[in-house]
Amino acid sequence: MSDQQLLIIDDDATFARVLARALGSRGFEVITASNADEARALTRRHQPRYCVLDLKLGDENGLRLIPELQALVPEIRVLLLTGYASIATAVEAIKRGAHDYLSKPVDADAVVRALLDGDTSTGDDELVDAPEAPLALRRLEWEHIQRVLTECDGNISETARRLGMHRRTLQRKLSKHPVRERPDSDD
Amino acid sequence: MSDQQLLIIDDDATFARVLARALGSRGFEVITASNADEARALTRRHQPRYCVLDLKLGDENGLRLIPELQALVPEIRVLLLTGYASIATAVEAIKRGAHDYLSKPVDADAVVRALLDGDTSTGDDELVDAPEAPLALRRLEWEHIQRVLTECDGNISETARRLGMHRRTLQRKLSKHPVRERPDSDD
DNA sequence: CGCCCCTGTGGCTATCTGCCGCAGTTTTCA
DNA sequence: TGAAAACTGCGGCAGATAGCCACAGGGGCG
Repeated sequence: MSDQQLLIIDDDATFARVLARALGSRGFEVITASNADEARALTRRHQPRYCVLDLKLGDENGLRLIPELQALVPEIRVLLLTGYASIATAVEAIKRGAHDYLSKPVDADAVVRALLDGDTSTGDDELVDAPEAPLALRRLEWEHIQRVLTECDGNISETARRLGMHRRTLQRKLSKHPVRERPDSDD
Repeated sequence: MSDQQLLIIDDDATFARVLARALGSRGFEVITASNADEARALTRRHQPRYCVLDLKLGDENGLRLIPELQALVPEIRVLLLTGYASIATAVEAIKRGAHDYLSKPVDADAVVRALLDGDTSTGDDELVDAPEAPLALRRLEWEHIQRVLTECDGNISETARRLGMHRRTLQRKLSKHPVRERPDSDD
């Protein structure tokens, strides 16, 4: 049923792979691109109906890509996804034709929900078994912390600064958390 | 460029008055409404080209007003303004036809800029770029809450349940102002 | 009408956060 | 290479916050 093609455009290979898996298991036929050119080529070739686009593509700006993709596939639904969200870019994205805008971290169900939201063209019983279960706040916080921590090469002081929280507080959070790592949870 | 009619819709009389003065001195012909009905009436009568709309109008939702205003004055440019800004509501606002979305507090020049800018809203040059810093934890939390809240059509109990937090806690969080995107300069 | 679910509110306690300080270790760089 | 700068771990304290309970009112429904 679900021959719904979905193009993921993200220069973060790890993230793209994880998301691809998660969405694949939810009934999408996923292809991924890691830069704008690749994205254009794949879009031309596969005419995907859905697209998950990272705002920050290397030095390129994902926003520019939105109209291009829509020119290639008029009915494409573009979901912007970014770790550096802001209201200004969200406004821009929607103005340029994005269907929705989410900030990382997200869970795959939220992505699916956003993609299918308002979509009438699918007999979407197949795709939507996505139970509406947003991340609990705690987990969202934890994942975000981990993301930034990694970005800071484990530097706690720097991470705390970027997160706008006290170093001591970060320390305490990190120390009391059950350090379970599951790099490929798609849930 | 001066006989441009501008309608301010805000139930906060003080704010509206201050803004009206500021915009008046900048060459607009300002009229103000403090609720939806008044806004509709004034729009019909004056056919303003510009509109500054508060997201929270008493118990009414400013978002609903956007399409109505546009039906009355097709070329109207609506700027959404809110003290409780979030990406989720920004996305909604733009989807419904708002031209831009700013968060209070805001200075009059920014309002003017937003109103006048963007006859070339898809003009490819003026790209906002992503913040260099990740979302602060508080901000991330706020955005996530807003998104889920939107998904739940404003149902607080339901939202709290989905987020795995106490309803009372959610209520308290919501009653507070969002965290600013830029944790620097003015307040 | 009762039933159910929503909302706003106040109060209590346990926990968390921000902030300070201190000591020891690594990194930077003149 | 030695000092300055930055990071880390930790304890403590006051004030903010969360969880939890209870109560009152609103609104839809059979």
